[in-house]
Amino acid sequence: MPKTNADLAAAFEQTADLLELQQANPFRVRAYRNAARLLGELRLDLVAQVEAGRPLPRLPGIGADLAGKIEEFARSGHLALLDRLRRQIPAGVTEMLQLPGLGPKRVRALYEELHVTTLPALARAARDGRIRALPGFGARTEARILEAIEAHGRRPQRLKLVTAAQYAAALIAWLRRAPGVSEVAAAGSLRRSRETVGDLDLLACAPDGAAVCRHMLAYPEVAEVRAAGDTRATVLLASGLQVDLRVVAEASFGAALLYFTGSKAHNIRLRTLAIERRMKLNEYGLFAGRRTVAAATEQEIYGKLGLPWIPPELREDRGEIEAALKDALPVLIERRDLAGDLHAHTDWSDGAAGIEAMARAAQAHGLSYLAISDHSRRLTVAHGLDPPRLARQCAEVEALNRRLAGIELLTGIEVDVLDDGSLDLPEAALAPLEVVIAAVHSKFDLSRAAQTRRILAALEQPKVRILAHPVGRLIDRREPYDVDMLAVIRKCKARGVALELNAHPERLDLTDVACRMAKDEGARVAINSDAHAEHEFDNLDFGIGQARRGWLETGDVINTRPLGEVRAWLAGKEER
DNA sequence: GCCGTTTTCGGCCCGACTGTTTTCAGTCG
Repeated sequence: MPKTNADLAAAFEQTADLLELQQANPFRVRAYRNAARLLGELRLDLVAQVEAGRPLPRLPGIGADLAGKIEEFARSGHLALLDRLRRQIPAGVTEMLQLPGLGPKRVRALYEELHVTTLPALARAARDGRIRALPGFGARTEARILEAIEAHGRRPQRLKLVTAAQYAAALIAWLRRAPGVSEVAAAGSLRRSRETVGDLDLLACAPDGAAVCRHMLAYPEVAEVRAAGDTRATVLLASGLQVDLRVVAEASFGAALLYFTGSKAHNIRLRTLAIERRMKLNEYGLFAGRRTVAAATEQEIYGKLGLPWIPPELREDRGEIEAALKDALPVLIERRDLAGDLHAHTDWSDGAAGIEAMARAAQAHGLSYLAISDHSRRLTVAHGLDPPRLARQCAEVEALNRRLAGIELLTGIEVDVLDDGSLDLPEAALAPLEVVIAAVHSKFDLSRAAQTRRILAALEQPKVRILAHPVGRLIDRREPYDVDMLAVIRKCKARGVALELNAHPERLDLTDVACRMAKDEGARVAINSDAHAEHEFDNLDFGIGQARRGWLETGDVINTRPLGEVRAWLAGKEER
């Protein structure tokens, strides 16, 4: 099996765990973790680089040693260092690091003193009361370890953004009723619009933090209290979702919001920047000695660090600090920049509403045009359209256009890409349509080479103007299909085809990294709702969040343009 | 293990909470 950046990232992560267990230099451990994170986000396939005999580019946090290890892994599929570490420490030991409350020091003690190497063995040791006998451990810790093992695997993984947002809205409303609270905000990955959210991070502003924390503990959904103090509280909800609340005074709200929004990597960069400027940044403010330089707003703090305010979606240490220092941050797209939507379904196929209802809903969501793009015949479960039904639908769309005011409909189809890359409908049926969206809904398990060949062939079809949900994943339910994304993006660019950023919260496909890759290659993106019901135009908000994480600006997104320009683009009058 | 507008050596983000302790280490975010 060919290795990918993700395999290499996993190997570095594993190396970091094992080094940490050996109490290696913590900064050495961090170097491996940083490298793993970088690889997970990298647009460039380093394995292909090495195979092609090209030198590795200069990458931040990758010095001579790690570059050598990247080459070693790309050539051999192994890391000698990792192989050696694995011989020294049994495989099950790192699994214990996954348990909350157990870090490298305690796991090492359990392994060395009790010779525990698996989770079941750890549970036995806890039940036998052997753990409490170790120095630094007690009966309470022993009980928590047992609980953690039992909860392991039961706890939900990361939640979809939309689900986390729902939990957050209810909890924020509850916290607003706490004594003295003047403000409550969501921070963390929710504020950064990550496609999934692990924990809910909430921030409240009040003079008496302890009272707000107590109010939070009284929230009916709280199942377990992990920690509770005067300024912060951590609880588990009945759903298993962990919530971290932090309470601060108004004067340091900006500093706390900055700190609690993260990402951790972004925060570390900011604090390092503060040190270079002889200041100190923490969650209470930016300080020069004892003097407070800035604290009340994020804008002031960034300003005093010599930076413009950085939108939360960019705060991942993926180059935003460097861009900010050069005053070259992108002007990120906003929801109100979307003029129309180029992908929606009706009850002609698997949608829930009629054409007119969908048109009215789009209009109510501030859109001025909407493409009606139902499924094609091959998707029989969705009542896909054959040529005669498609022709009848087109006639109805055109009739509606004569009657509707304030919203213009475009004729279209989401046509299936068949196994060989040809389309599910003949050219004659597609010819009169304005918006032809090619979509893969089958054969997800083709090899990378075969899948890429298939999609590139579909992109050669002259009527295709949009590639739907380019990697086909369903978050938490279905892996993306294996495809050479860079090759697809370049073909889209060459053919004047837009890559869809499907805004359905279960898809959010393109990924943020792929959005940025498309931008860098000069390819167009279409942020589409793929709405199957009237309320689903709301999902465009999630598409915008994802686009912002991918550094997209108005000019990168085709459906920010007014209808006239979009029609010209659809007709192939530019970029072909 | 990385990095450089104090530096090629000596730094590397910073504070809260818990449990096991009598002053603090470990963990977490």
